[in-house]
Amino acid sequence: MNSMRLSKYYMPTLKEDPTDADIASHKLMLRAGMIRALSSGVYSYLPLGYRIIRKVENIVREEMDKSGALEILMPAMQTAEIWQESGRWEDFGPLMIKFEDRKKRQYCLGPTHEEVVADMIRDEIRSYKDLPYNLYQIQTKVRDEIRPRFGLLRAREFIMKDAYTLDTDYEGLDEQYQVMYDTYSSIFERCGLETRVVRADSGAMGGSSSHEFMVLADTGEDELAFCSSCDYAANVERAEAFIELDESGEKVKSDLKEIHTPGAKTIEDLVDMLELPDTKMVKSMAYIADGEPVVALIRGDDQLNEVKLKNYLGAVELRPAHPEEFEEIFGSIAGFIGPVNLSDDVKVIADRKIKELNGVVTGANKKDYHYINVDIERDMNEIEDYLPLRKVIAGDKCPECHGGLEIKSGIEVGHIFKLGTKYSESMNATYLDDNGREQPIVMGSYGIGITRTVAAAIEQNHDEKGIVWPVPIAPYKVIILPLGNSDDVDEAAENLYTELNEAGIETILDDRDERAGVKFNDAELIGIPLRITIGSRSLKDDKFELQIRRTGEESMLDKENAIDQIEELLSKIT
RNA sequence: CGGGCUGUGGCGCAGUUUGGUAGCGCACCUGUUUUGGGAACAGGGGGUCCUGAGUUCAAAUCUCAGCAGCCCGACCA
Repeated sequence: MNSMRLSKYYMPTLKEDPTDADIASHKLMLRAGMIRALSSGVYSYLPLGYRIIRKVENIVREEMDKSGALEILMPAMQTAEIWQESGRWEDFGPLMIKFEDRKKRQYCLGPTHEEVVADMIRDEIRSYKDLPYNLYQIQTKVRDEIRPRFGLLRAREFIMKDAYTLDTDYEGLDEQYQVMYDTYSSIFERCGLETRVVRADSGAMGGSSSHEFMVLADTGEDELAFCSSCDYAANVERAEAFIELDESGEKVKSDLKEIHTPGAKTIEDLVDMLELPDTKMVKSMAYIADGEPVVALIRGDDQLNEVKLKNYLGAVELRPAHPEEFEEIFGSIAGFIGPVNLSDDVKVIADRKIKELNGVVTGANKKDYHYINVDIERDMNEIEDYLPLRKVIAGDKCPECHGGLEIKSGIEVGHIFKLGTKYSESMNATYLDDNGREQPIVMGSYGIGITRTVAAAIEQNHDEKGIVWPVPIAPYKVIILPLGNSDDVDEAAENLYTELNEAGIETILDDRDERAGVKFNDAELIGIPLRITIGSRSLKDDKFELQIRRTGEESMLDKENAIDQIEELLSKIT
């Protein structure tokens, strides 16, 4: 039965905010009795929470099925061998929870399933006639996140829908990719969420093209660049601004000069000390990329986009150098590193904008000294390449229409990738084409964070009183609050409850022996779209009181045709 | 992994400075009265004070080590 009595439901609500939580969705899910933590980033889903998760799952399932995808369920426990085969046992390394069985064979808990899919199909798919396919599952994923946080927004264990397309060629992949793009749009729209699609970096998944589906919210961990004039939209990790370079630059006439800059370790310090603008300074950022030292140069007023640096280097791991490494590896010192007379072992890469600069300030690679009048060609170490390495900021020009870019934050709820043949080649998942030649299967992979979507929905739909569920994913559509202690009220509530159930409207009956205030507050906290209050006050006129959670709008319902009125309202509100 | 904060009944906290054997609010149990926005009164149950070692006649409190949680930075649905 799609309904319930609160007196028998397990919904431990909290009056006060838990101290561990500090964003809306985390606090409210704990307070509404939806989730409880077992460990950092590991949660139990209580009846109310799980019901909402299932609402989202079902929408996802329906739309995936409609798209022609086939639901499967793969092992959560995966062997080390398939990961070694694809080469990701090291790449994904620390992100995986690894363990061994009694025979000392190594396993991990699946953080994703490209390897398993490839393994599963490679012995079965032999011919181009067997393709294409789209296989998906809804399953718990485990990732040993560096820093789990924000409740279900970044958990170590979470529910994900992941799909994998298999095609003979890139045209097929493009087609299935587009189908998934459209399917994802419908899914989030059906969930009642406002999402934006952005171009994305494909990160550890590899592959060529990818898009992310983002719920716009201030608490989002991703920064997104949107053009205000055209439809350009990209994750800042991947966004690139249009830059007009002025390369006419004259040579620097003055000699390179070392100056004393005691304690000036940051660009800000230098601006104050030298009274020069930060645009005349070059920031040198020291990194270790898979063990190799790299220095990235960007203009003093810019921020480095580490993802771009990492991608250019093709590095698996990129991290800032530790202070002691500055001396040992770079032949420099933290806070005063610069591309002049730097150790030749260090690779130097610069942002495009560096090219047009001259007569700049850089670190002198010794404590409390900088160089001024630095000429890029004359004085600096060899620069391996000039690339767009700077982070895009609000006000930059759109790369497509040169309009203005704005930056917003968002929560990534879906991500689609064109993987290509990365996994099929490494794992030997091939088919025979119509010439009898062996070809790698062309793959795509498509994820939706189910539990994250639930959290994102709350981030987007709450007020000071609690959650405001969009109707399609609301755990129940109506909550009935009988107030006072009269048999008439109880009977009317019971009758309405039965009628609503018969009409197929998911309804909660708050039959707890609680005071009015408790019932009102819990109803608001758990965010049920329609609240029907039954009390002797209005019942004597054969009326029920109705309130819409989202707007707070109140009205009276006639006892006689209450069901019709409720059905009509539910079809209208969001 | 680096930096910061915090661990005291289920939840939120005080007590730690100055060591003396644990307290408040909520929740919970019993009873009475209440009953339209988180009731009142009376009685009651529940705590390895994160763990371990140390100092001391005596440790929630002091020392050391460890663990866990949260927040700020690199990963991702």
